[in-house]
Formats: sequence, structure tokens, C-alpha cells
Amino acid sequence: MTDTAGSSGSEEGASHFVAEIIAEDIENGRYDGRVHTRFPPEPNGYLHIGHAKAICLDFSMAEQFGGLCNLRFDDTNPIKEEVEYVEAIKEDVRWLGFDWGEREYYASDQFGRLYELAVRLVEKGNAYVCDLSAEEVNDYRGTPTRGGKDSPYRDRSVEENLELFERMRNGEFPDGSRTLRAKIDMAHPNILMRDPVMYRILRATHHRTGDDWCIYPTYDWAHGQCDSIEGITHSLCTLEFENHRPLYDWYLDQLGIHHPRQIEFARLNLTNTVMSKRLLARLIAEGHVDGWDDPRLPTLKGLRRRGYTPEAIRDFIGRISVAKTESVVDMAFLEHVLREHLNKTSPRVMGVLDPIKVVLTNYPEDKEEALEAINNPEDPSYGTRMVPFSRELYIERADFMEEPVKKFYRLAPGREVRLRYAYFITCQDVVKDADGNITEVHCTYDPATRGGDAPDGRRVKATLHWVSARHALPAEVRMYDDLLLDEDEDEEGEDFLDRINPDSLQVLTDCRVEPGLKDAAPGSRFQFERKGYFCVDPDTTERRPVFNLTVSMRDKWRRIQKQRQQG
RNA sequence: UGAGGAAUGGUGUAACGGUAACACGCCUGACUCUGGAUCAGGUAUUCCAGGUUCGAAUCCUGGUUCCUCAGCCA
Repeated sequence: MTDTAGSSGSEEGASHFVAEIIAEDIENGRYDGRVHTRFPPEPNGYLHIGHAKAICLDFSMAEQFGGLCNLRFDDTNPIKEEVEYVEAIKEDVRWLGFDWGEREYYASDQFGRLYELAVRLVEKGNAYVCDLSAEEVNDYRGTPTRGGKDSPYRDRSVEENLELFERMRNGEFPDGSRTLRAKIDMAHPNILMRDPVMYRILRATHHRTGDDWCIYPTYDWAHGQCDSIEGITHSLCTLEFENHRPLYDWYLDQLGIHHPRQIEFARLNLTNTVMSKRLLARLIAEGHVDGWDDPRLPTLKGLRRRGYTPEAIRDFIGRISVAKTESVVDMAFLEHVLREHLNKTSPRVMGVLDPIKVVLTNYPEDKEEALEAINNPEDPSYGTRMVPFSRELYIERADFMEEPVKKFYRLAPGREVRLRYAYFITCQDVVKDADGNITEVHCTYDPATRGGDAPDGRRVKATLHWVSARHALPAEVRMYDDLLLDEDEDEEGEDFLDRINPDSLQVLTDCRVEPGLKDAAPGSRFQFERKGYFCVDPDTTERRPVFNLTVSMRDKWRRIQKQRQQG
């Protein structure tokens, strides 16, 4: 037997270029065969599924090679960072299923150490205090094609630099008036090597260090040194940091301290949505969605509320693999992986989203019975439940057609179908209101088909879900669709707001679900048979449950209709 | 016009000088008390031009296209 479970790449050891590099390093005895990674978010916003890729990579590489992965908050910019984000990020990482043990670090924990290291560079003549203003620094930097020019403060003596740097730290100079800069090469072809800023003067209260510091390290200065201090071996980051690697290496080489290896990979992009913090913030600010946990968003909070499972997200990340090619993954693939997991794990239930009444004219008025239904055909251990049945029922409006078109084989006048786990029914008549809208469908049922099988072996083309009108629980269902419409190939540079799907949310307020759903806890997931996977939203109240569509079922009939529309 | 990267079906990834493969999507069909799931089949791929080689997606040369970089953001 050939095991093709390898498609679920997240389970066993993944094989991609990052894993190959690490395996090679181990083989060569680099870092004594040790593997230690880190996930380094900045606590200035919420995590999204793009971060999930980094999280899964960082933790899985550690796990696969018997190493460790740290959680490190890259909190070097106090004006953007807040504790609220720290807590939210931890919750999200935990929800995804990863454990950083005691290894929760903060760049800010190293401010003292970083300062000492900076002093060392100054002493070596590798850094200097520069009095140029921000604009002047930009001006002196040059352009990608033209080298910059040296700062007039570049050749200060070590003593003067030491003194000035200490006075910066002591708060003797106003914000922005001076910086500490690495002394590298103002003519370097890589702009980042043109005497990058290591410290800026910034009087802002930091979420952890309060007002202890009025100078803060920049990313490039802090990141590599923190990696080094934590003993990181492989520092995985996204492609845009490729240009930073020479600088990352330079600091570590000058200092002569433990030197991790930075490896860059392509970030995750998905069709029909946005991933950038800026764009997500804009959607919220402009009211296109309701907040960071809006179920239409690819944020982890949003996906959680939508009903995504962490298992599915991890499986998805494993299966798209990791490479250096920039790519856009089809949302359909994420949904496929999601359905795969939900299909195996979701209890089935019946819910009618757009009800139309069915009256069984030959069923006694007062009779009620309970019919046995299977909770999960994929897994017998889920058992069965009893569902109430009576004379008046609701079925899906779309499951009836007065004048059925070709290939429609659900209920229609004179036609017999099965009510799932219940009876065969035959449509005899329809009742309409003054405007000609169908208000009731009158059917007869065949008592001999109780449970759903005909003793005479008679077959029907369709099986419909239903609820008993008298017993059903009214519910609200929020139907979600892609946040963005498909990209228009001829339209270039259009604002992404032009692609917003006006129908990304449709609230259905007149739904009816099985009474057994009365006490379903927020977050619990179900398959509404034939419709899709749903989960209970936190907006649920005792009086009225609220469900979110997680992902719809694949639907052949819908596809036929679509084909027909398109000609 | 500088530096650093990347190019394989519609999409994502593999093949590490030896038959271009896997998954998603799409299309057929089978089966079915979910038009779900499952199963079977089909569709379609090496950026271009040269070169090396018995043999090139892979090596070499030259080009093309795309991405990143001029924050005291990360």
C-alpha cells in the first residue's frame, strides 16, 4: 500500500527548502546540531492567517528537528504597541495549538543588554552619534541608484560618541534631535547599509518598560541581537527582509556574538481577501466590516468566530508548503481543507434557512412522533438523536418548484421525495396568497415509509431536510461570502475597495432549526445537512440562537444553475 | 539607471542531469436516505534564445517579466 497521506504535510516531517537548509546545518554540525526558532510578532495589531503560516513554520521546524521555539514580542516601538495586542496574540497562538512553554520573551527585556552592545560598537568605532535631522538623514542617504554622502558627524571621536550616547540615554536631548548610527558605508549599493539608525530619541511610555527609556532601538539593531541573546539558530522571516540580511549579519559579525542564520520565505496571500494590516484596519475604520473579529476577515479572531478549526488551518499551511516564490493561494483550497476536517468532526443537524410551510394533509392533527437521526455518518461513535415530527413542517423554499426545470429533482407538484429520516411525501397542491406567492405546499405522506425507506423498494430522486413547525427553534443565520470579488484582469491599479463584495454578509432572520440546538454553546460547530457548516456565534441569546456560516457544502445543483445563467 | 530576490498546468507545490508528479479547481461517470462525502476517469505545465550533454525544468551564457529596498516602522 502506498501511503499518500503525505498530502497532509503538517503531520509528518515537512520537506521544503527551509527544512532542507536546517537539515543540512544539522548534518554539518552548525550550532552543534541544535535547532531553536522564534515567532516574533510586534504587538501592534491582531494576527491573521498569514501570521499563522509563520507560526506553523517556526514551531514545526523546531518540533521536527527536536528543538524549541520561542514566542518573542518585537516591541521596540512604544507608540504603536499595546498590552492588549500581547494578550490577543498569545491567545491566537495558543488557539492554533502551539506552546512556547516558559519561553516568552520581549525585545524590551533586552533594552539594557542592547544598550551595552551598542556601547561596544561605539567603542570599536563602529557606531556614532549623528545630529542630523530626520529629513537630513533621508537626504544624505542618497537613492537606490546613487550613493549617499557621509554625515558631518561621522568622524566624531569614540570618547565624544560615548559621552553623547550616554547623554541621549539620560534624556538630555529633545526627541528626534540625534540618533546613534552604525558606521558602515554611505556608498553601499544596499541602502540599508548606509549608516542605518540604531537608536532614536523618543519620549513615549512603553507598555512594559514604562518611562525607563527615552531612546529606543530600531528593528534592525534589536532583532538580530535578540535572536542571538535567545540562542536562536534559525531566524525565519518573510521575503522583504532579504535586503536586511547583510545588516543582520554585519551587527553580529562586528559584535562577534552567537550568529543565527536568517532564512527568508514568501508570505501567504489568499484570493478574494486582504492580508495587510493597513488594509484590514481600513476596512474596519470605514465600516465595511464590524471589527477585527468580523467573520469575513482572515484574522485569526475572525476565522475563529467564523468557525474555522485550528486543525484545518494547520493542515492548510502544511499543504501549501513553503517556498521563495511569491504566490497567491486559491481560497477554494483553504475551504477544501476546512470542509475535509469539518466533515469528519461536525455533528449533523437540520436547519431550514428560508422556510416554506409543508402541510401533510393525511397526517393526524395532534400526532407527534420522534424519529431517529444519525449524528455523523462519517463516524458512528457520534450516535443518534431523536427529531420531532408533526403534520406541519418547514422545508427550504428552494427545494420546491411549482414548474420544475430540467435537472431539478426536488419537490414539485405530483412528485414524491423523501424527508430525511422521516417519510416519503408527495406534493398534491399549493396554496397562494393574493399576490400569487406560495404560502403552503400540501402533501400526503406514506406511513409505510417511516424512517425513510419504502418497503416496496420504491426510490426517490431527492431527500430534503426539514423541521417540525411546531417544535422548531427560530434562529438567525449569518451567511458569509468572499470579502472581495475576483480580481479584474484588465483593471489595473484599481482600489481594492472597488472589489468589495456587497453581498459578503447576508443576515437571515427567519430560520428554523431543530429544537435540540436550544442550548448549543457559542463556538460549537454543526453541519446543517445539505447546506453547510455553521457555528454558534457569541451574539447568541437564550431567546434566539445565532449561527455563522463557516463554509457551504459543495453544491452540484447550484453549479448547474450557475452554468445555466452563464449560458 | 543601483542592490537583493523569484519565474513549472487556471492555482499551490514536487522532481536535486535520466518517463515532468501530487493536491486544489474545472469537466465526465459510478454510488448514495445530504445534488454532501466516497470512488473512477478526463483536462492542463517547465519565461525566452542560444550552448554543454547520449540526455536539461535542473548546468552555462545572454535576455525578458515580476517582487523588495530611499521610516528615526516592523
